[in-house]
Formats: sequence, C-alpha cells, structure tokens
Amino acid sequence: MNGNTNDSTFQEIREGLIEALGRITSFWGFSRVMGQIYGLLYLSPRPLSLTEISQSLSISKGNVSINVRALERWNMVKQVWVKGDRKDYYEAETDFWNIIRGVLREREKKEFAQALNSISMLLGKVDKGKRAKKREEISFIHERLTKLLDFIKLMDNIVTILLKIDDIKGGFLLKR
Amino acid sequence: MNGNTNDSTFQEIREGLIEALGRITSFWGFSRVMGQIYGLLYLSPRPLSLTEISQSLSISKGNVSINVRALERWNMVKQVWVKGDRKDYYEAETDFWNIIRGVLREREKKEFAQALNSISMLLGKVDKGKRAKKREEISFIHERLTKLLDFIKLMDNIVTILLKIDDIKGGFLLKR
DNA sequence: TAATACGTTTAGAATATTCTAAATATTCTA
DNA sequence: TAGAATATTTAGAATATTCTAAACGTATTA
Repeated sequence: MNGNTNDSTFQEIREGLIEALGRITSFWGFSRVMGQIYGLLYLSPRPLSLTEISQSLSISKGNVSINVRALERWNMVKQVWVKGDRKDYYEAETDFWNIIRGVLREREKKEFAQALNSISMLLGKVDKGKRAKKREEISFIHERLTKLLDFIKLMDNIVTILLKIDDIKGGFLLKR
Repeated sequence: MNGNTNDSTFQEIREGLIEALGRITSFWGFSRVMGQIYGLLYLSPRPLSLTEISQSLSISKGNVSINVRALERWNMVKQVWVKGDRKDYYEAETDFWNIIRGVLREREKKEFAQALNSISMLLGKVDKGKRAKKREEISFIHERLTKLLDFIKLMDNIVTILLKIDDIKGGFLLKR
C-alpha cells in the first residue's frame, strides 16, 4: 500500500461489504447470496448485468438469476434499462425504509395473519365444549390461548399502524 | 364428537398449537423443534420432564435436550423444581415481552453491533486514501457506506432505547 | 430463416442442517 | 462406594438446502 486509495483498496472494500451483507441477510433469514449480490450492486456506480454479477461473485448465472429475482421481490434491487444493450441490468434500491416496508408488508404481515388464524381456530375448538367435565383444564387452555392470541393481535396492529403511517405520510416517522 | 370438550379435543388443540408454533419459530429463524416444545409446554398445566417431552413429540431425548437448552437461552422456557423428583422439569415462560426483550438483547443487538463494526471499518479504509486519482469513485463509495452506516446506527439506537425503557420502567410501554 | 445472445429452468451434485441412537458423564440414593 | 436414574455429548444417518452445469426457450440480429 502506498497511502492512495487505489483499485485494490476498492476491491477490498467491496469484498468487505459483500461479506458483511452476506452475513446479515443470512442472519435475517434470507439467502446469503442475496446479501452478496446486494452488496456488490450497492457499491457499484453503474448497474450491473447478470453475467457481471455472476463473474464478480464466482457464482453460476442460474444462481444469480434466482437470487436477483428474489431481491426484486423484496424490493431490494431494481431492474434498469441500459440503452443500446439488450442485457438486463440491475441496481440496488438505496431507500432502506422502503425495503423494510416491503418486507413488513409481504413477510411479517402474512405470517402474523396466519398465526392469528391458527390460534383463533384453536380457541374456537375450546369454546365448543362448554359442558365438559374437566373445567379447570378448559379454562387453563382457554386463558393461555387467549393470551397468545391477544399478543399476536397486538403485534399485528403495531405493524399495521407502522405501514399505515408510512403509506399516508410518505414515511415522516421512518425516513430521514 | 359429542359436543363435549373431551381429551381427544384437547389433544387436537395441543397438536394444533405445536404445529403452529413450530412454523412460527422456524419462520423467525429458530429451530422448528423449539417452537414445538414451547407449544407443548405452553398448554401444559404442569411442568414436563425431558422424557415426557421426548415421548409427546416423538423426538429423541438428545434432540429435546439440545432444544430445551436453546429455549432456556432465549428465555422462553424455565426449569422448575418438582419436589421429590430428581428429573428436571420445564415450563413455558408466558411473558412474551420478556421473551422479546431477551431476543433483542442477545440476538439483534449483537448483530447490529457487528454490522456497525464491519461497515465502520470499511469506511475507515476509504478515508485513508485522500490523494487517490478516482475522486468520484471515492466519494460515491464514501456516500453509500455512510448512508448504510447511519441506517444501522439508527436501528441500533431504536433497539437500545426500547431496551432502556423496558429496563427502567419495567415495561410500561410494552407490557399489557 | 439461421445464427447468436441472453435469461430461466432443471436434474442432480455438493453442502449444511437436523436428528437419532448409543456412549459418556453426572447426580442421586441406598 | 456401587448402582441406578437421569442428562448431555457425539458420530454418523437422514433430510433439506443450495449450487452448478447443461439444457432449454425466447428474443434479436444478420
């Protein structure tokens, strides 16, 4: 090193971010490759093609294809048009709150709804049997399920409110 | 079915919750078995031993052992003493906010710290090379990394504040 | 239309994870 | 201390996931 920020330093930084984001996405339940691709795009001054991504990360084109599609689904990557080139190009979405919003909407929201459904159904089953012998056991189970259901409802409401605020105000609470 | 809530209905409900919680924990990045064990304990009026859990869920004792330990680490299950019995018994922690608090503290918090570290380090590398030729590229990378770092800091702060509030007030914001 | 350049899908290989059964360690009781 | 009851660890089997290379399909150019 000579004190200048040269190409190899850039390379080092890129690889560092790729690794870091790979770890993070993996931690949050996405695929590691998604984070790596996102990291690469995030530090690229211009959109990259599928082939370039594949080569930069030493990952097969098929794999890149699948993961880029996933990233698009999660609002983390946008496809862009490059004039005079018929390849598809991709760039990183840099509005993180927008990404979170998308994830909350598609993933957490759905999961809460499903949980809510399951537990409600189970509670329904308890309530059907009023004349049972085992009073205590019924009331115990009823109480526990109700408590759980209330909690899930509350979480679901919080998420809903967050999304509403964000929709209406364009993110006054969350954006910077 | 005869309209009464009988044992087989209880069984059905238990299995329903076990399945639902298994799905949820799996979704949130924990093992499925953890959710199942938690579900079983959550609807059990008395603490259960390792062997009972193993039999109820048709899972090897070894597996139960590992996952119960994980549940304890996450504050989701407590070991309890049953007089006159030298087996270990376990029961579900029913304060969900307490559980969340623990998870935030041990998992998210740590992960944010690590991310913060990585990105700061990368930014440091950029700043070292002031006299480089590629001015634009430097400022581009600098800007992007700063933006990312700020975001992570903000998230980290939010979590920190949540935990502080909860510590001081005993959870006035979160508890019900 | 033929040849080319690309993206997607797929079958199976590589890898990682989870699980069990058995071995080992620990704790308790007599 | 010996023996019994329990919990934990571990080696390897079972399973699930991820990845690649090649096949395929589609659009574009010559």
